[in-house]
Amino acid sequence: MFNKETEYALRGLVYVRVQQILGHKPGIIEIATEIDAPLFYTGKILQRLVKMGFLMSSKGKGGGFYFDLLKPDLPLKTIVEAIEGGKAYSGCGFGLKQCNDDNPCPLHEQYAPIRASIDKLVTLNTVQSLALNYKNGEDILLKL
Amino acid sequence: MFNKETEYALRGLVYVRVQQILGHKPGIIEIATEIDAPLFYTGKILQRLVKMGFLMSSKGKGGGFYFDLLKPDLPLKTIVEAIEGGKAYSGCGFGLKQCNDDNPCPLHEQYAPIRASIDKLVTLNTVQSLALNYKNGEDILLKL
DNA sequence: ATATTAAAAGACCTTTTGGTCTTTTAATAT
DNA sequence: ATATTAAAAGACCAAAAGGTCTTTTAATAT
Ligand code: FES
Ligand code: FES
Repeated sequence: MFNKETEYALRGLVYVRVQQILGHKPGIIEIATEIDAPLFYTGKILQRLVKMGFLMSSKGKGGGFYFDLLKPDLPLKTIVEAIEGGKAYSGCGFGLKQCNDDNPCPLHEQYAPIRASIDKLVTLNTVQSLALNYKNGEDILLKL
Repeated sequence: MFNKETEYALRGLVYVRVQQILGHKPGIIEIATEIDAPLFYTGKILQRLVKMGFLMSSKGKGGGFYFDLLKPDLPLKTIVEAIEGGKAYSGCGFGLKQCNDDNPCPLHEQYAPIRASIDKLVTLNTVQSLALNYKNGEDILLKL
């Protein structure tokens, strides 16, 4: 569904958010370990997220990653689009240059609703909502 | 949804099937042009499909690509799995090592049904059924 | 001040994906 | 036989994705 970078980003962000709820500010080593992602790559990805303004960080002793709680919830779609580009799930399933109701490819009728529900999923779910699900013990987050 | 190679393969196969219905046996130049795909790459992909037994070809004058009409219909899933590997849409949306109803990631509940409908789509649709749709004028196949 | 801690920056590398092109092989028509 | 046609084979190349590692910068504690 998502590429590796997006996966690590999403897992990392949700992990940080859960820890923040618990009053903890994790660093890259902890995050990478807990979400079962490559250490340095995870670090690089988190830095990018900070530079893009989705996440905050502090250096030095006691440093780590955290969220600005004043900002509004962060929909998955925002992250996915920032990482994979705006047309991540907007294209035609058959690869036609444009997807068009009036000029449908052979898959359009069946694929268009699926694509719409993916869009809904990433629009409605936010890092915060997933973190709450997790914290409530409804979901697991990591490797098995 | 699919990677480029799979897209070209699907478009190419459906195109060949449509032409076969019309009593024509197209070659790579025609196919690549009509499905708006890179010429040599398309050739390579079609050759692979022939070697895998999904498609037939003949060399020399009057040669081209066609289907063995005695074979059963070819589900998209078979092609996708042959090209992208078996776990194309079986994995966890969050990237966990295994997707499990009893140990769900934060996206599982919403993503699992979507994944199931993608599976249904590629299982039920075949090259032949899409070709018929196209031939009946219900769909466009190519570029615009 | 300085030692320690931890993120930021960035160079570098590997694998996969996507793509191009030339040469060879096989079929057909003359 | 041979010229022509068209797929098969395979070498080669470029970009993107995925990943590693070292050096630098900034914060904190002593
Ligand atoms: S035209 Fe192909 S999915 Fe809409
Ligand atoms: S556990 Fe993640 S989709 Fe099922």
